[in-house]
Amino acid sequence: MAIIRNTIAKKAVFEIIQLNKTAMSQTEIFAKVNNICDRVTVYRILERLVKEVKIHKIVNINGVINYAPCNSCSHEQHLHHDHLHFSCTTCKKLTCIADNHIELNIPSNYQVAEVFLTVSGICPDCIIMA
Amino acid sequence: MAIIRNTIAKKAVFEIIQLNKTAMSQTEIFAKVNNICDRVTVYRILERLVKEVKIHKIVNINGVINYAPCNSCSHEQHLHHDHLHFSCTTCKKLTCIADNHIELNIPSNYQVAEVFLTVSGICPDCIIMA
DNA sequence: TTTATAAACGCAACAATGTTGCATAATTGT
DNA sequence: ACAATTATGCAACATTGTTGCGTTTATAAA
Repeated sequence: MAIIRNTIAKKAVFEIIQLNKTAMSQTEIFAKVNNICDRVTVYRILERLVKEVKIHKIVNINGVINYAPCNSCSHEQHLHHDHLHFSCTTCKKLTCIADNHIELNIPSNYQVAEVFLTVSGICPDCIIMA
Repeated sequence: MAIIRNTIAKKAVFEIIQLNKTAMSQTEIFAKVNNICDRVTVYRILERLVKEVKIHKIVNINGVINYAPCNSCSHEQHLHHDHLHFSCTTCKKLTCIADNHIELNIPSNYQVAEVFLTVSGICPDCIIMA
């Protein structure tokens, strides 16, 4: 029903997310949009992009919500959970790692929607630093 | 070094977590302690219980941190990730589901610490209601 | 039982993240 | 160019979590 508008701010936010290798929080994204819009607008744009399945929402292990592009993962793939998130405890970066197909063993009276698989640890960049 | 004290508030918080079937947030736990202590104290007690490996911390898909007892899962089991969390999108309850052993396919230059596996969907109770 | 000591607490204040209402601005189909 | 309605800015608020500091309390030792 609703007509989707492609505004300047929305394009900017989407581009920032797409160009970044790791997932980003609203705070990080807002810092990069260079006052092109209000921080509330960033929240609302992110909400819309999620609804349009252009980006997806990932909760980091500290509870902060991050956003990553839906490039490699189609909606179906995402649903069939063959991708995983690595959360670095040192630099706090959240990275997508593909090719992880997992088998679940959930009682049939549960209705599964999405699978979130996050692994914490130290990423290659931070191991080198140590 | 530090001597661990077993205070009234700590006992109450631990009991609340143990008696509850699903994981609970600080807000829910605080609501149940009946003003036996300050909300800050609840946060600090939870912190201590996590450190003592009596309870564990789980981030729900909305970013809220929840706490569950470490009954069935020993620290080692937890590390070897054979248990999973089901996050109901309707009632927001977070339930532990055992017997889920998963194989990971992560590049060797990542150093893995912990595995967090959360599945969203609708829990049996909410399916009945619908 | 009393006392010393460090752990635990309460309170107040702060910080970060996310949400809502409403008036105004901007995009898009016609 | 215009109308319709989507998107935005601003202000205010809500929730969750944290910190500092003076006071209270649990515990071990006297």
